[in-house]
Amino acid sequence: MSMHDRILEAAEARLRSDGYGAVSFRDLANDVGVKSASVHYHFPRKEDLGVAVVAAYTDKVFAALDLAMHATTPQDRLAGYIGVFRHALVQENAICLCAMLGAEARGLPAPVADAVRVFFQANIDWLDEALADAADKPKSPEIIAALEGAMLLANTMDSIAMFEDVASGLLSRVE
Amino acid sequence: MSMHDRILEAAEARLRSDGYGAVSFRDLANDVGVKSASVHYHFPRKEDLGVAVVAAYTDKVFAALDLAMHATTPQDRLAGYIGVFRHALVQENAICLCAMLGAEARGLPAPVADAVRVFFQANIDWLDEALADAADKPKSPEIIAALEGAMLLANTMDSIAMFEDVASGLLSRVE
DNA sequence: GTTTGTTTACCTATCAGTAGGTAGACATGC
DNA sequence: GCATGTCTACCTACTGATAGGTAAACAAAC
Repeated sequence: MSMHDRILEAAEARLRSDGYGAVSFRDLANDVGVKSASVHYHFPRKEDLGVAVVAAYTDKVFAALDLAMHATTPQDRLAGYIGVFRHALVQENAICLCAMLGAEARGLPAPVADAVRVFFQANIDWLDEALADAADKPKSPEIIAALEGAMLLANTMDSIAMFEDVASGLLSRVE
Repeated sequence: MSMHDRILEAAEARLRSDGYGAVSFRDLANDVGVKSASVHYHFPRKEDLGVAVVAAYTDKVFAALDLAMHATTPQDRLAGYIGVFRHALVQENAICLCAMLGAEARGLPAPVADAVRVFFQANIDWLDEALADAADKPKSPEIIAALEGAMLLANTMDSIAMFEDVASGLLSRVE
């Protein structure tokens, strides 16, 4: 993998666990084995790095969601959607990047905050389409809020069960 | 108000908008009109301040919830619970302190993270009691996750409507 | 195929600014 | 006189960012 991509990967991990303000160029440089000036070579300013990480994260999530959109029933598509978040929480052992950055939204450089809003709006659009032909269903922001909150709560309380409570509650409300 | 309490109040506001890592003794000192050394006099280390803010916030929230517990129906009690969060979001124009700190949980000093967990567990216990005699209802972690996520989403997207979508979705599921 | 110029990807060194934190002087009030 | 609260002055560590240099890769010209 290129140094550029290795930095992106290390930055995503640190952003998701520590938040924007707590990530430093030096820590990232240590993570990938270069000096901090070299990180600046690839991402001149911190906000350049922030925007790039959110964009790459958005691409990664929607690549997974594109597969989930092919399921035949609305409930299966919602199950696929939930699965993407569950994977982020359980396999990657961290909350959603945009939950972390959303919390910090007011203190983020504008281009980074904008990228986070793009992520959430794309999620709303995806859910609107995926559940278009479901009879009775929660609104898309309800679903996103429930899952982002569930990740946050499960992470804080160290309890995957709390995430699963939310997941099954959502699934029971569709179709 | 005492300087001690003025610092607590300023710290709560800054913690809720910027997060633990982004709050500095200098900023707080400026907020209340003293020097940073004087803030250290009242709260020797940053984690002392963090714990004190979370404890004061927890007291404040549960003082409001104690009133809501007196409502006669489970649905009214849930409406009261939601009202406390709505007030925090709309009147105080910030997300819940413990949503912010929960996101950062992994990077917090242990005593601060513990105080956040105490807050959430107390919320679970309150809801369990308030909705004990409701026939069909979401689990307590579902309700908390939905509301914390709703604050986060509404804050990021600058849309109170998204919070209200979640609030009415929750209310429709009780009794 | 060797010289020449350019680019890529790093480095060391340093900057001004800010972080949390401390020591000790000074004022106020009991 | 002593406790309380605030101050000035300072420390070390770290922040994002920049300047300037270098080794290797690559391309073009001859």
